[in-house]
Amino acid sequence: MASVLSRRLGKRSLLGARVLGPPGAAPPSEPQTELLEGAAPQPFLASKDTSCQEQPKEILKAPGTSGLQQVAFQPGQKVYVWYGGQECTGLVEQHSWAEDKVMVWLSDQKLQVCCKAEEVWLAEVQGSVPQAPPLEPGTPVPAYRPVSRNIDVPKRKSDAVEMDEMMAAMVLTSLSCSPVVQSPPGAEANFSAARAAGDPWKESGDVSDSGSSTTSGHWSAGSGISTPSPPHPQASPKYLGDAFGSPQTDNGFETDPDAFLLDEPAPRKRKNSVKVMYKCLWPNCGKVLRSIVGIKRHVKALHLGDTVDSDQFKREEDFYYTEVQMKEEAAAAGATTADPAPAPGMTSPPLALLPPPPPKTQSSGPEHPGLESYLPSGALSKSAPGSFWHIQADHAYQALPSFQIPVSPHIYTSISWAAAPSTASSLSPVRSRSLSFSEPQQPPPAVKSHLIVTSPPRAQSSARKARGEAKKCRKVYGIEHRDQWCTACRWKKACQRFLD
DNA sequence: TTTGCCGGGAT
DNA sequence: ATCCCGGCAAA
Repeated sequence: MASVLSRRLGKRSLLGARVLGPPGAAPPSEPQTELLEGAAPQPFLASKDTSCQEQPKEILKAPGTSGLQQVAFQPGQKVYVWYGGQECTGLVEQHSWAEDKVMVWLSDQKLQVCCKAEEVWLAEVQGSVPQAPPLEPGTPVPAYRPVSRNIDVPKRKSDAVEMDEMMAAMVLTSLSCSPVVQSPPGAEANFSAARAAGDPWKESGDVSDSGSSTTSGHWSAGSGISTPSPPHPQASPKYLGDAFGSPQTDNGFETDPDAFLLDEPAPRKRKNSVKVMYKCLWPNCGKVLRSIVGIKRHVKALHLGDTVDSDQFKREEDFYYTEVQMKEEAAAAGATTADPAPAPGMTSPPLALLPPPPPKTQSSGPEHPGLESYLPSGALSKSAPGSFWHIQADHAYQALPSFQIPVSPHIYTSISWAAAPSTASSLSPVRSRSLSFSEPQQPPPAVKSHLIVTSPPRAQSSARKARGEAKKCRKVYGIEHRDQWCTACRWKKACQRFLD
């Protein structure tokens, strides 16, 4: 995962910009028009011909106007070459202007290659280079740089720096995105590594709403009853990228881009009734298409422009769309509608599908005919027949589970309803009451059996009082305001203010 | 990991 | 009696 992540970040390299750039400072969010301007800077760059080497080149590279990116390589110059699917360092042996080819000696591979000039870039940033590495804090992002594909990223930096960026990227990503990152099977190790790096989210499997560290922190830190705020949606890779340095990832985390792509469809669990759509994440676009190909084409054509060459930006379009799952009907409509939702825009598809937990028992049926009928007696209803919603009603004070889990492109979330405190059916008297209240609507047998199984054995509670479900002073006031706790709570005894 | 709170120690 | 906290178990 780490590799995937890094790759993505590196590729897009928006992350830094998000961090560094002033919120309003357009580049990443600039609309398409900018795209066209992407070519504009060229004169500026071209004029630097020999002196400005790699930086400008990077910029120019994107537009695919390879003709303009003439750079003079001198023998002995240390350069990077895109070779064999990865960057290699080498020394310039010869630069053939006629063919625009460069002979490079790859010290690593111990071989000499001849490649096109645009596939070669200088290793060191020259002092004369007009543009400092964009990642320098405080360095304003050149205004003309409209989109990520034009990010002029310092091709290479010291490894240390890169690692820092990596870490920053990972942290930011983890902080800003969704619970689940799609990871190819077998990437678990990497994934957990990412988690170790401060990753607050949980895996899809056990998203049991048991607040992540961030969430709980929020709870306790806040003024009591605050709802965990979802990560800022805009922190999605699209925006993140700009800040983060190299479009090309480091050697250390080299991954096969294809693998990423190919794995994509595999692990997704989708209801067959659900249609997978692909939504363009380009600012102010939101176009939704049915096919991945289509969306890619869309992004590429409309937003990225047609980059002829450059592996660099190959597949960058991947990061400008996200997979969205829609009900068939909705899909039909959605296919043409741009979803304006700003924050929810990033809402996790699977979640979006779930019907909001009916706040009132009675209304549930009629109010969401479509949805209800849509969610058959699937895992959800089987696993937590009635307890599911009754709990909602029961604990009105509890914030409804937030279903807006922002995701970034290619990051998916799945939440199992069963994970919700369905087990809460470990009823206290109160709970029983509420249950009976709601029971008429429920398939009695299911509910009953469920309850019966869990509740009676409370005999064990003699040993230890069943854990109360009510909010406790700690939760309500937070640790900061411990002085407001009831004495019992303060003494770590059973709370007496919020009895169960 | 966090939270609730029992058991038990200190004052 | 009051206060505190180690540590267990549930979540």
